[in-house]
Amino acid sequence: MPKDPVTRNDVAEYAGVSTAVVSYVVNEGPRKVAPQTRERVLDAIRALGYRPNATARALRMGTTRTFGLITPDGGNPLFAELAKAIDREAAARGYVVLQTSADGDPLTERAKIAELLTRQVSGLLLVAPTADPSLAGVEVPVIAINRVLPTVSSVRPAYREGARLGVEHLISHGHRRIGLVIGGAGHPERELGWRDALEAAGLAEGPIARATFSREGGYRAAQTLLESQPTAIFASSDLQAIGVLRALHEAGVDVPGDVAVAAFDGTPETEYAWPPLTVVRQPVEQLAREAVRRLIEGEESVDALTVPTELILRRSCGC
Amino acid sequence: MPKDPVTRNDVAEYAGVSTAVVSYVVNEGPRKVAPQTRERVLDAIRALGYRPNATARALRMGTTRTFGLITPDGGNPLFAELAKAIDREAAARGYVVLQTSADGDPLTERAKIAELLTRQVSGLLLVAPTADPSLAGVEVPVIAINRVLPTVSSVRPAYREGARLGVEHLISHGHRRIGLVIGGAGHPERELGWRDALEAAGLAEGPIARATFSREGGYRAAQTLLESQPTAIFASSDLQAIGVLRALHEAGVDVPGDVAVAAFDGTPETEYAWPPLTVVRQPVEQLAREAVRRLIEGEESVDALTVPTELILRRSCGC
DNA sequence: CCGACGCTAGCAACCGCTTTCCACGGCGGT
DNA sequence: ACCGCCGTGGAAAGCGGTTGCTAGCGTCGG
Repeated sequence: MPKDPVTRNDVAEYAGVSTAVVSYVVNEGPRKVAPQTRERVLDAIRALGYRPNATARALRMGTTRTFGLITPDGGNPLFAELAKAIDREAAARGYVVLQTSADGDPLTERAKIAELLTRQVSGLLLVAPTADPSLAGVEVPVIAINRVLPTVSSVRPAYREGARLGVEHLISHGHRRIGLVIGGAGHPERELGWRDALEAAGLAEGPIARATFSREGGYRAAQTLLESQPTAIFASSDLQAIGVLRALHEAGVDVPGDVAVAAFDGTPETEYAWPPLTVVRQPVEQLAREAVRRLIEGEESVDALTVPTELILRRSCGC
Repeated sequence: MPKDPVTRNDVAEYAGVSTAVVSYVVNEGPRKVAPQTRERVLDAIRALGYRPNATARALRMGTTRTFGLITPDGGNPLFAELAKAIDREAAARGYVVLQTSADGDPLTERAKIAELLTRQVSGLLLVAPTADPSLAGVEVPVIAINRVLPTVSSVRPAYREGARLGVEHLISHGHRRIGLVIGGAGHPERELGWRDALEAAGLAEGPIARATFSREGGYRAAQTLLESQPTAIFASSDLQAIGVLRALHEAGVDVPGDVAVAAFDGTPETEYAWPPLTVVRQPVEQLAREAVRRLIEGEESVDALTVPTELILRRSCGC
């Protein structure tokens, strides 16, 4: 009984056939193998505990059936959810995903991309990548998620329309002074949606606070926002909304009584916030599915897919 | 300018040397290369945009420098945090990690393990694996995280002592009737810690509610727990604690005024819960570091490492 | 002046698998 | 009886690297 890795040679020898036949059997390919031979080979495989070596196969075939996934932060619930959905989608198609975080740093991102390319990934999924992730000389398909880049195809939620929907809902509750917590530069769409809604309702522009996409950022942003006494706040991400909620609690402001809150993203965390958050939900599964599909099927031209969002009404808006 | 993948052959030809020399240069190995030749090769590499093929190297070397990581649920913030820490730790040592979820299903877990082995991972990290993940015939090092298994080494937080610490703190606030929200079978340690603390203080055993490790589970558990009117609740996971908080809010119970709450895990989410949760923090970075170190350095015997936890005092306990 | 040694660089085998091409035996058709 | 074809299995050429061994050659000591 061979101790170290059992190779196809061992199987061939054990079954008394050539290595080619083992391949034919394993791959169930177009090649025909006599049923009797086939059984002998299968027996040998079972007896020896043979596991085909995907590395060798990849070298020969020229494809690893592996995707690289880079997020700014694997700890962010939204990205974790996205990664999970992508993993499920990829697994269903026989792919596996190398997932890693870039910590929001362009240099790290670049290094990670290089590492993944070295590993011969069959495709690259970039979640909210830096503006210019230097994709020159990349010969595998790349798809950007939640951000559109000039040179590669992308898939993202309907940020602008979604934000507009959320803010419109706040307006429908009678709010006329609606603050916005938004991320740094490079993500203008949600802000535009907010403006769209305000303009359409003929309202004056509300106060804006810029912050990082984090609970901490939302917390601080809300504190400054409070100075201009909005009656409602729209946060451009869950994390920020959670921070907003905390700031409001600490200030003794009642939600939604004194100030209503709604947010973009809609990760599970928001359902259990207090009060439960009204959110514009990112279509995570769909984003994942479309991204993976595009990677596998290969786009010819670069295009940007926008997936509709869903407004989920909970308590924080006053519903 | 070659369009398709630039191989070492192209570089060799371009630089006018043999392929072996290219290897010597790339690997900065013990083999000596004349500085001048070396420069020529480096120039060629730059000019051609050559990227060594890790697949081929892995085949030749017999190691992929890749780890497989299986969690029950990539969407769980604790596991996401762990995965991130593991990724960072692995990346620092030149490894890359294939991360996937088993959805808490033993069959899926088994299938994922097989897939990863086929991919020739250099080691396997199993987070909170099923009781018997059928590891027969696995020739790579395996390490279990957050659960001890009979046949493999493991790394986990001091569940029992940590839980005891948390409950003792609750007791120090004067609570005498302390409920417990615990997961299903197979995770007895936190329950034991809770008992330890109660016994040491000479208190009667408090009410227990079993639930899945989820917000939903904690929510329901708290509802039943409330019937026996505890003055404090210890939740064995963050997620459950979040659910507990919601149940308490809905029941109009003041936290920590009427009922104090503390939990095990301590993911960032708890800091922004309302009120902020007192938690026993899992030493996530350390767990990750130790797990990766063991995988790389290779254990000779199976052993179980316990890493101490940290009590983080916030508002939910009454501090 | 010659031989030996040390420094470089090249040859070629091999990692495990896929796939093309070929060999061979038996069968049916003419 | 012969030819060709079909059904099956085997030999071998790579995929892109690494590395032990060898060869060329300049230099230095005797």
